[in-house]
Amino acid sequence: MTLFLRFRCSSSYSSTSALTTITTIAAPVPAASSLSVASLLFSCRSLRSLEQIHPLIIRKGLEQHQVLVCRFLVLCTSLAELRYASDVFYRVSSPNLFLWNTLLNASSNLSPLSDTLSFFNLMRRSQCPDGFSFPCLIKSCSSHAAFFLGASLHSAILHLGLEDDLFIRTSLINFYGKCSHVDASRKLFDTMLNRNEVSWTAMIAVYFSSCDTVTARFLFDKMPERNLITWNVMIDGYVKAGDLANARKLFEEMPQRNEISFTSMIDGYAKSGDMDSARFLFEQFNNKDVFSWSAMISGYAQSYKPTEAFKLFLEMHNRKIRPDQVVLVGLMSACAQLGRTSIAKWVDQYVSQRFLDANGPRVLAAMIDMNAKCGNMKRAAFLFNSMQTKDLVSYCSMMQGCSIHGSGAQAAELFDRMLEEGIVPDDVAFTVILTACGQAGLIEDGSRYFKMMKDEYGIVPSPDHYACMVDLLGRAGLMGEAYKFVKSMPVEPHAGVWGALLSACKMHCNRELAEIALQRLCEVEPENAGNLVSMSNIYAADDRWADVSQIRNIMRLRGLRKIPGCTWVYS
DNA sequence: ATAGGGTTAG
Repeated sequence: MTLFLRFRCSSSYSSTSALTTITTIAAPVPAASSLSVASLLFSCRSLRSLEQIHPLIIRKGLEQHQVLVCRFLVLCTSLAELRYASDVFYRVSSPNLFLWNTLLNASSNLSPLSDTLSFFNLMRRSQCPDGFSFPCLIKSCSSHAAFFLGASLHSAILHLGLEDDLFIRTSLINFYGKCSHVDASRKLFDTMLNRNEVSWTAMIAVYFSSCDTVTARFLFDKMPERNLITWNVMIDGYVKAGDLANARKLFEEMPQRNEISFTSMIDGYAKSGDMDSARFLFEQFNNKDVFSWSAMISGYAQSYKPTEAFKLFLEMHNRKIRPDQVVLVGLMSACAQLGRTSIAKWVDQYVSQRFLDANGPRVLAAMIDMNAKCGNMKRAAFLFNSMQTKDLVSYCSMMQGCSIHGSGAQAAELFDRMLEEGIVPDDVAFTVILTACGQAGLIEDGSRYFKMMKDEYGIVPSPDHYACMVDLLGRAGLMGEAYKFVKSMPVEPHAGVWGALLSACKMHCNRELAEIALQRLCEVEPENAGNLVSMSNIYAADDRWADVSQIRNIMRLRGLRKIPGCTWVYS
C-alpha cells in the first residue's frame, strides 16, 4: 500500500516538477524523470524507451508495485525482450498470480518450450495455476507439436476443473488439430457450453489444416457470427487448398478486409503463377505491408520474372519500407536469376550497409545461391563456411553452386558430409545432388543416391528425379539404359524426362531414339521450338537434309521460332 | 493488471 502511495506521489510530484521547470527555467531535467513511469509504459514502443524505463522502475522504488510491473512485463513481451522482464520479475519479493501468469506467457512466446515448462514447475511451488496460466502454454505446445506435453497439461487442466474455460478449450481445440487429432478437437468443440467466434474459427482452421474444406465451409456457413479473422481463415484455407475461385468469392463478399486478407489472396495468385491477378489486387490495396510486398517479390522470382521482382523491391525501398528476411530471400533469388556479378555485389552491400538482418539460415542460403549463380563462387564458399550451423537448405545452395561450376565431385562430398552431420535430405536435396552427378558424369554416385532416396529415405521419385537420372545415363552415353529407365517409370514422364533423353540423343547422335522422344515431346509441350531445333540438328549431323527441311517446314507452319538463348560471360 | 483462432521463404 505504501508503495502504491509512493507511486502516486511520484506521479503528482512530476506535475509540480514540470511547473517548477517552466517558472524557474532551471537546468534541464531529464525528460524521463519528469513523466510518470505509468505514462511512459503506456507510450513505449521501442527497445530504446524500454531501456530507459527499466532503471527508472528500480530508481523510483517501484519494484514491488505489482500492477506496474505487470504492465512492464507485457510491454517486454511485445518487444520480445524477456531479459528485462525476468530481471524485474525476480526482484519482486512475493509475486502474485497475475505476475506469474504474465511471465509464463512471456516465456511461452519467447523461450524454448523446455524453459517455459521449468518456469511453470517453479510457479506451481507457490501458486495454483488458473485459467490464465494454460492458454499460452498450450499454444506453445501446438506450435512445437509437443503432443505428450500438451496431453499431460490437458490432464492437469481436467484435474483443476478448468476444462470448461472458453480460452483453455479453444487452445486445446487448436492443439489437438495441430497434432492431427481432428476428432479430439471436434469432440472438445461439440461439448462446449458456450462458443464464440474464436472457438468456431479455431475449429474451422483445424479442418482446413486437415484438408477438409467441405466441413470447414459447413461450419463457416453454420456459425452465428463471424469476424475478420474468420473470413481470413476461410480465404487462407481455400488458397492453401488451391481453390482460388472460392477464396476470391469470399474475398469479394467479406464486409471488410485488412492487410492479411489482401496478402493471402495475392500470395495465392502469386504461387499459382498468376502474377497479373496478384498485381491487380496489389495495386488496389493501399496499406501495403512487408508481407504483401514480399508475396509479390517472391511471386515474381518464382515465376522467373526477376526484373519485375527487382523493380518492385526498388519501389518498396523508395517507399521507406524496411525489407525483412523473406523479402531479402525473394530479392536474392531474383538476382540469382539475373546472374550478374555486379547486382549480386550491390545486394550484398545493400544488406550490410543497412544493417539488415541477414543471419537467418534462409537468407544465408539465398545469398550463397545468388553468389554461386552470379559467378562469385569464392564469396558463396566463404558464406557457407562461416555458417556455424549449416542446415539442409544451405547445403543445397552450396551443392548446387558446385554443380553449376562443374565440381560435381565436390557436391557429392558435401552431400556425404551433410548425411554424416545427421541432416535428413528431402526430395529437393536429391534433385540437387542428382543434377550435380549428371553434370559431372558420376554415374555410380548418382545411381547410389537414387537408390538411397527410395530405399533409405522412402522418398517416391518425382518426374524431376527421373529426368535427372535420364540425363545422367544419357550424358554417359548409356542410351539403352536411359530409355529403359524412362519406360520403367511408374508415373507419366513429363517434358523434362523426354527433353533429357532428346538432348542425350543429340550429344550421342542417336537418331532413332531421338525420334521417339520428339514424338512424345510434341504431345506434352508442342509450343517448345527447342525440341524441333534439336531434332533438326540431329538430322543435320546425320546428313539427312530432307528431314531437316521437313522440320523447318513444320516449324514455319506452326509459327514456331526458337527463342534465342543468352549467355553471361564472366571475367 | 495476465490468456485462445489468421499472413510471407530452396
